[in-house]
Amino acid sequence: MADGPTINTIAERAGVSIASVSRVLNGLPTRPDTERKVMKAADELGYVRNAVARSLKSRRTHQIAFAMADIGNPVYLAMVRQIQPVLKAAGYRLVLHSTDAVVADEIDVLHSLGERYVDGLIMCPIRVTDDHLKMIAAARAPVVIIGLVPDGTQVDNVRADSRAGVRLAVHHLHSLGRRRIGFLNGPLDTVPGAAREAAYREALDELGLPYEESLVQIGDFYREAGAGAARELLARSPGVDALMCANDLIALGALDVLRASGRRVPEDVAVVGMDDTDLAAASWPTLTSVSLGSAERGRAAAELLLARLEEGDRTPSVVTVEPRLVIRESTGGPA
Amino acid sequence: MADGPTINTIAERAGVSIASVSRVLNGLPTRPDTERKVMKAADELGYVRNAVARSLKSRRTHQIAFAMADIGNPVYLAMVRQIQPVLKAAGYRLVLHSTDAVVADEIDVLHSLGERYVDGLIMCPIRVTDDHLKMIAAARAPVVIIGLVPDGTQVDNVRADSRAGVRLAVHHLHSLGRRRIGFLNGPLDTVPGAAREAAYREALDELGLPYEESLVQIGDFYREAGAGAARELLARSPGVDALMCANDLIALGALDVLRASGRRVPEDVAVVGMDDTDLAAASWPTLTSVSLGSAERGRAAAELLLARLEEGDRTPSVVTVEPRLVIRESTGGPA
DNA sequence: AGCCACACGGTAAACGTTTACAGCGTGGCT
DNA sequence: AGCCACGCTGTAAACGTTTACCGTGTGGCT
Repeated sequence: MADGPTINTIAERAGVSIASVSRVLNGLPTRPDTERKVMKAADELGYVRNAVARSLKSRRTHQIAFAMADIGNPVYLAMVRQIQPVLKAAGYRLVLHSTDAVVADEIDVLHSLGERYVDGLIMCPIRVTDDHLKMIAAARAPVVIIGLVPDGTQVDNVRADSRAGVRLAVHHLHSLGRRRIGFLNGPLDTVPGAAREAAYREALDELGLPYEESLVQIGDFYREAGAGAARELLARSPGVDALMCANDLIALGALDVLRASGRRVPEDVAVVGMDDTDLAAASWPTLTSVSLGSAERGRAAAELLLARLEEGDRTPSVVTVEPRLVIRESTGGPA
Repeated sequence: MADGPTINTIAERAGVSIASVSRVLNGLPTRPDTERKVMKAADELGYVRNAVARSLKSRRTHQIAFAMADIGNPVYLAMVRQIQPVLKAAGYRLVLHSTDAVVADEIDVLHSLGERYVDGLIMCPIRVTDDHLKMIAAARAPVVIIGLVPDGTQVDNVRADSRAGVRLAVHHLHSLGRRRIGFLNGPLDTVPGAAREAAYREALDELGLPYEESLVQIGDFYREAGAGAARELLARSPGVDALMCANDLIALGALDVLRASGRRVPEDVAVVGMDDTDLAAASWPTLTSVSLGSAERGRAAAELLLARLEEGDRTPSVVTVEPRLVIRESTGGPA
């Protein structure tokens, strides 16, 4: 692990100046024999360009950061899986930040852009505070936000349409003849929770179905919480014939409870989840789920950022990814 | 996004030299009023230290790379989830590389260590070739390998004990009274496939059970392949009363087929998977699975690398993580 | 043969830090 | 009062590149 060769070592060995070495390595026009001497020396020494020195001079690190709450969350995982190859193809490395949904950590990441260790940032803020907006406006490198930002914010932005997603699911259940469509949601003080609640009401409205409090149960976005919520809802409204769940984990919890209560899925109760994680395909019965296009959002964000790096003065774009309903056994789809 | 302030800007504004600025920022002894002037100027300018310049001088990037085949694989995901916080706590950033199980890409990553954009590397090679070993020996930064390396290789190494894992599972099935224990494996020319095959034979031997070819079926490490293998095995040996599966996906495929064939799990056939991914807890029935300690391996690798960075001349260590059997419904565990 | 144009190569500065070294001023000592 | 020691500060070099600028040598032209 001794000090590696530098451009100087090569210059010395090849009997040329460091400028020539640099030019050869960068493919600038050189006399053939100079090129040969340099390449020979470089090969013999096993030379590799120092990325740090390069970055210092060129002001490009060829690194991009992705910041999300927790890579264990399948939604973020799906994003990373798309972001990575896009960046790699464009010659960028991926630096991963987990913020554990701590706002201060997110602010930290934004602040650290000033260190210039990355050329840009893709961020999924858990919720967007004024601090976020201030830091984003002042950021020393391009930023793409995945998630809702206040209208008019000057930043490249990719968003899902969870409203349309819930609508898709509720209409699907309605088309199956279900009329007592329960709703298992997460906390209303989260961005997705609030949006999904509103969308559920809206969808019922469109279909001419009444909103009944007894059909709605709020828990949290986890499996246990979903099971608990399902139990309560079933106790209160045993006649429910469909369950719209605010994410797949809630839906899995609901499936557990339905099974335990002796109800058949989908014959007695049809179930729809949300996010279309790989758990949806793995459960039994397999779970119909609304895909909010995490993969597409990841890809779009990466492409937006690359475009911005190419051409810094484009006006910020907003990309909205359409939801998609993936029909599986839990609403009568194929096995 | 104009050029940010540098140490020079601060020096000018504070009326001191850049050396003093640097000293203040690094907490070296300074006269109180110098410190005050510098801090004031730095605050007013919103100064942030340039990480690249710092790295160039200090020869430390405070970045560590993690290279694996595919972060979509729950095993690698579990590792990343442990590695990330350990590195973060130690002040390192995580650079992620997906090699898609392409050997050339792995070699590339090893080669790129010469660029010195990271201080070290944690790698999960899909299989270890001579090229790997050569590059590792010559690597310009510390490397930790997760997975089997030839004995005597001079490199920090973390390994699972899949042999012991299979043994654990087979003994568990035996203790439940099962005597016709089938084995659904992946390809034998992969490192895990070969190891698990050997371990299965060994375990049967210990228990005095005969090795029967008709009870073994080789497919691949995916759900569909697992289903296919299970179908063949059931057709050939309908009397099988337990299935040892070489990973969780194979086991899920087997569960599908068992259900379709009208067999009850675990009453008629008990099933054990391997890797203890979150799919095991999500399936129905929930799946007993052998954890090979991916999380622990990730953590151990990160700690090994940090130790090596502290003290470069330790002799390389080998850490072996013990497997653990997680008993769930598919072998009669609690719901 | 003499001149010019041109292509290539070398010198040196720059990117933004850290740090060795030397210089300077203050305070305490004799 | 003079000297020394010490503590802080400034100058400059270094980390490993890229690149602007200038000099040199070659070839072709008249």
